Amino acid sequence: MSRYAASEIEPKWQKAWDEAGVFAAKRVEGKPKYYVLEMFPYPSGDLHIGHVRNYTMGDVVARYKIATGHAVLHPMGWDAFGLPAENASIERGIHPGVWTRQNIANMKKQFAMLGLSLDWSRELATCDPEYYGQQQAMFLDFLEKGLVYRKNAVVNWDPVDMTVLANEQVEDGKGWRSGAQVERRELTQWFFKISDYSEELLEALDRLDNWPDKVKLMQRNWIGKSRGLQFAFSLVDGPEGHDRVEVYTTRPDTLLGASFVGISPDHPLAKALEKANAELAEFNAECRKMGTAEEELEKAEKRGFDTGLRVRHPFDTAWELPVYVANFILMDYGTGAIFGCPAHDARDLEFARKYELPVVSTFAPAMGEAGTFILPENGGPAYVPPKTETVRYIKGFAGDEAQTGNDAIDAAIAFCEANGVGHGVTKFRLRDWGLSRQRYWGCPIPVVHCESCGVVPEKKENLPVVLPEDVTFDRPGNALSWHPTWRDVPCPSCGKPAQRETDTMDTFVDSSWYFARFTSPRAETPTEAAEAEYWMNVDQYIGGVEHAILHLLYSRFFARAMHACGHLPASAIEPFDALFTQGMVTHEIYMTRDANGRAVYHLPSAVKDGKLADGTEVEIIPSAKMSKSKKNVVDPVDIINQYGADTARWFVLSDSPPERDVEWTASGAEATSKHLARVWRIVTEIVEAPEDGAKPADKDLLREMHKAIHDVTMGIESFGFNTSVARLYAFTSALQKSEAGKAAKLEAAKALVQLMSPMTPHLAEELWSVLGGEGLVTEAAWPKADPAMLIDDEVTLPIQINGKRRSEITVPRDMAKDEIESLVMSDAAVVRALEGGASPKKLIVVPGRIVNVVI
RNA sequence: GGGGGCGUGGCGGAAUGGUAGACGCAGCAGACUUAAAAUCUGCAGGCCACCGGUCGUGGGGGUUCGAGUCCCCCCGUCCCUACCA
Repeated sequence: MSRYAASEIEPKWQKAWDEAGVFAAKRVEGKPKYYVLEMFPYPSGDLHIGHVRNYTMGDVVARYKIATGHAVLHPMGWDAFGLPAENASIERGIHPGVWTRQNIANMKKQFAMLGLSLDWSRELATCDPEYYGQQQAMFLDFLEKGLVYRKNAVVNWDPVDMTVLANEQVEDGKGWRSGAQVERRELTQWFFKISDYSEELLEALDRLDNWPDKVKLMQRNWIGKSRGLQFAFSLVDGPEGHDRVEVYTTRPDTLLGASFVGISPDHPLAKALEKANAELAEFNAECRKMGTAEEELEKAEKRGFDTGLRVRHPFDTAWELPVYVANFILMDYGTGAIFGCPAHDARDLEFARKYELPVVSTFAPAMGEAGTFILPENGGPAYVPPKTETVRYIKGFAGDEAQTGNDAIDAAIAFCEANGVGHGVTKFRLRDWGLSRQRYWGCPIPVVHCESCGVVPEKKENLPVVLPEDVTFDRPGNALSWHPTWRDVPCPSCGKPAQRETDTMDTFVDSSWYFARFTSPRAETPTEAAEAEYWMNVDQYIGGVEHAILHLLYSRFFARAMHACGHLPASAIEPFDALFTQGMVTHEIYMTRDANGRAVYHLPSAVKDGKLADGTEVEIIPSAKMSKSKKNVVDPVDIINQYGADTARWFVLSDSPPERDVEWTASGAEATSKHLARVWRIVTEIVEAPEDGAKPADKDLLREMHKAIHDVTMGIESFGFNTSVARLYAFTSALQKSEAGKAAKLEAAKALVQLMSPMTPHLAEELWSVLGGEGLVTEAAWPKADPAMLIDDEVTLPIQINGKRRSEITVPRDMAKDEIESLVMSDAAVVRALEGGASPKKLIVVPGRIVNVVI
């Protein structure tokens, strides 16, 4: 008998699949299609164990769907543009394209080791002109449809690196790389008009039944629909050109509790006033400086600057309110101006107390709890009940005295509209999507700037606008801008010398339609109607929850925009039918402290039994995200070399539910490997056993087999891979211990191998051939459970007395209820409990499940 | 501040309102072996007057014949998000 040698069988079967072309997606009329997609990786150079988990899950689904008779599309590509490639250039003098393609080649080798059922003939990289040229074509289509436009926007500008920074690249108001003080600069940038779809993107979430609620909720919050009143305060003696301040509020019912008006430091009125007020100018400048920092904002002091200006209250022109510039008001939400109602907003209350402004309650708790309630004006906290709670209005002006916040808001909007004070509006938090990036390594925006014609779209026949190869990164900023000739082109409209746009697209654009491109990756148009019609939508999309908002929202927008331009059918505007967000793979961190109390991390190989080689106790931090600096990274290549891909695959599926994190442990990997070797041994022993006849134990084994088929199948279909794995362990034990004859054992072994094949395909393929299975197990039809074999002839019913388990009886499965009842009544434990003949209050018999005697 | 997830043996976890702890890890005992490894066979929530009983799914209430599961309150923990008017 041979031994299980993963390193021999894995390459062998990978080659066999390849030669048979079993994973090439083929349109077959009359066959149901299934499109499985895992989020494509950024080609950082190495696969990490998280990728292994992600892609193995997709692979299980894909292989299962192949076995159940589907035409499966399971493609892979590379999210290949982005900043790390440019950073590598700066650090190592290597061209971003060269670096990226090297990484792709390396990762592709690692992918191959995993034995995934991928159709590599459809491989694409977003940095290929073949791909991004089609993206440019779509950009032009979007432009024509008014889905892309240019406007000025404030950006974080790093004056040393001469680049725009994303919010997360600004730390403490300084550029993350250069450390330079970040400036807020206004640039003309391109935007996708995603806000046109705010309502639709929100409303359509309700129909995404197979998306996690968590993700839908995150998107809802991100889109942020709110209903409120927009109206103007008129200014008393405002500066030239300013006679009113427009505000937006979601609580118009508190209008009579207003005590001040606050405007953003970036508000046009603030800007007008600072010209004549040096002190205000300084205040504003200070506010702008702290712009983007994160959590400090929370603790940052709420500061205001009294402009001295006053506005009139819309319902009482004699009532004047002061106007403050306040550091907590954002220019890009609502109108950049608010009215403060300190009684019903914690932040406004803090502000009012600081600047000694009046606090006026407009409502108080309805009844009952009034006893302990302290009005904010008497020193209590701001009273902010849920809008669904009924409260008593003290200074209401519309509707009943006692009503819910929501009703009062409705009434207030109606009242204000009737009295000519503003109008009800719906606002969204969702902003248009700025796509301009001042970087080299991205998809060039295909427009030309002409002195006489302005901004002119490039002609489609001139696409792709290809990135120049001869660039250097020896000076900061966008390498495209420094290129000696690339910018110079004739104007597509008038033919006079003009200049290309040097901005490239946000890499989120690249990943917003790759799923559609996979349906016809080599087409000379972005998609091909027949292919897109057949393969879309993605039936199952799998990826990390970190993409819950931006990537998935942008993709949903893109699918709609592509449909508007004829690149996708109407049925594909929600491109992902089902979404699964998988958890991380974690690993313990081993830490000690140096003389100064600083943390020192140790590689797992340096730790034995919680101690270092020198005997020092190590602090163990469990379930930590893998990170190179914490030295707790597990390299899949090491694992595959040591145990084989099937072990790595089986491990990442076992134990934890797929949506939760799983902790990688050396002992777990060891155990997995042993288990696979055990399966190997059991199966080969069965094959080598001498022929014998049917045996009494055959039926039990086959019954176990059918139950395993049923349970494992259910597990795969419901993304309960961990329970499928557990079930396979149990079935393996049953097979090992079975006293059945050889024929029954062979049948059971074949089923075992088939059920394992989505998870450990190489081992399954090898054992399938050992068992004399026909063709490839990968292409064999998935076994079907016989419903008749799932039911046992006898069932054991637990007997509860007053809800506690006291005894049990074993009865034929279909025994009549009254027969069971009489059996139960004569059960020793029941007789004892009834103490000589009393009859129970109640006797509950749930057929096939349980009996409960209530005394 | 807002939102969400999670909380079950030493550990990872399982359980359509119906025998809590499947399966795996670690552990213990035994078999095989000169020995070890590997393998195989068992045992295994706590406590007790141990053929039985009792307590047990973060804590406290409730609904139910029956609650890990449903409802209310509280505690802990992790993640996301945030001056959103």
